[in-house]
Amino acid sequence: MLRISNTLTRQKEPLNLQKPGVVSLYVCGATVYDDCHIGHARSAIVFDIIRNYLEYKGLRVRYVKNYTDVDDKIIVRAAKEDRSWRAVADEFIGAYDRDMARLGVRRPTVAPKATDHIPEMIQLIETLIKKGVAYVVEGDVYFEVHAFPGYGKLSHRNPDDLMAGARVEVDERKKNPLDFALWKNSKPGEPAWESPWGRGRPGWHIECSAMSMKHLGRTLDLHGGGEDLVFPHHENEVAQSEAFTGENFATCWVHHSFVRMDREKMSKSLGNFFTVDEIFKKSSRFPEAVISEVLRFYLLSTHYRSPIDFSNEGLKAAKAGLDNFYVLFQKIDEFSVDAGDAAEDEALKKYRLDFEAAMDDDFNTARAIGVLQALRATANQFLKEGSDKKALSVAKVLREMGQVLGFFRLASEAWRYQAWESSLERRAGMTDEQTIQSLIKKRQAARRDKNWAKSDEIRNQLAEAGVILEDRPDGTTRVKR
RNA sequence: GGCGGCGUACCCAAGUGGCUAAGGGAGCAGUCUGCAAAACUGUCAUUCAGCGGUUCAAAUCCGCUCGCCGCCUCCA
Repeated sequence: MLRISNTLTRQKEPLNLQKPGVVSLYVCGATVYDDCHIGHARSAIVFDIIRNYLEYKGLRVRYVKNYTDVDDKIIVRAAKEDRSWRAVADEFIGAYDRDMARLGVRRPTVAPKATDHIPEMIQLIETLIKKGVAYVVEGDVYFEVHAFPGYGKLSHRNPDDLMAGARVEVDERKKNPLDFALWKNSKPGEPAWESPWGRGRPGWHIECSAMSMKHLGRTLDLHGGGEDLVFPHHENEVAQSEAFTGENFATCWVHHSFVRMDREKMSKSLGNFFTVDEIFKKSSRFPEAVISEVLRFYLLSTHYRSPIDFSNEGLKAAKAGLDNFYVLFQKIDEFSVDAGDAAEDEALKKYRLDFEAAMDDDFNTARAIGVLQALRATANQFLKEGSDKKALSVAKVLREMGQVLGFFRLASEAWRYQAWESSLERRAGMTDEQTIQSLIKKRQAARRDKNWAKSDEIRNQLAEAGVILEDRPDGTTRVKR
């Protein structure tokens, strides 16, 4: 049975659905003011496989992930570049969609924009004021933390302890330093909408409550995001949503850990980040689909709740690990045995159960990858014995389970075996296919004449140009680059 | 100061009370090869940061110590 770590209870719990067979999943999306980095990629990939696995289990998933397209950072960037905040937001929504597509992340069921939900937010805020948990000050509206008794239950904090902290901003107009903005009075030039409290714009937290409730209802089965969102963002969502509905906002909260660089959290403010676009550019010798799978394999080889250190070494290891699978697929494709009967034998069933047990245990992708490796070894064993049919049926299951994690989407011949590190080097010339082919022909002739010196010379020459040759038992030469 | 997490081989990483501590990368050896490459096979932690304790039994539970990280401010 599937069990998921719930931040709210700090325990692994079975999925508890509002409606049997249907999962509502809300994930806080990106603020669109810049290109997304590897950390955003991890988030997207984690929830992508969670969704895939829930579907693999036969559940229907309604997955909503928003764009925060009104925010201080967008306004700041727009001002700096002397263009409209809308133009900035639209540009980076486009960039985000492009990167997600390259990463092989499926589109959410609904991808709402905050700015399309202003009326819903205003309605929410009006009700909160009526209920006495929010108050108006000079065109701003604040949520009164002490008016909601459950405040702190998600992040397991005591509001009074937080008050003792020195880093809470002081704003004399607030009743309490922890009170947070639901609505902000807009300054000239800032995005602004008419409201009962004057022209203004929404605070950050209210948008997620408005969008999730509109698209998924008053109680979510799963709500996710990065662990840095637990406080204050998600805590505030709980407060305002539950104060509004009087019902539980989300049954289960799923938070993933960070990507780090040199043992520190990768973040915009520290400047220690790689954007997704950069990774694709740096590795551009590979087809995008290859880069995408390597990155995904790397990120999923660590459990989602543990931090992961981003490194070129890690990517290299991921590429090598994935190569092994594609080699198997290629061999299987070359043997071209017919599919045969689809019945899974006992051994295969056991692997499937192992895979499901791993994924059922709080989406343990690292363990699941281990099961895939075991399947690969089994298929190779069958090939060695000459049981091509058996190998094929194992590979079929392997592909199916791998695809839950988003692996093995390429045709085997489309995979590139070239070492990952070489992708970061610049190589001169010899991209001319004709030159390469004629050199290969010359070398084959030399080999027939047993002129090994000449053969090796050509091989070295091609190697320097990034063309790796493999002589195969049947006399042909395979080219890898 | 408050809350939480982590420390498993050369590197990455599963495992949270009981079969020989998964798996991958790197290394090494064998098979194969003209030599290579690739692949396959084998090998690689009597031990889980350290010290104490609980238990018939601990990497796993408890205590202390050391080291690292995150949140408490926008952040995936």
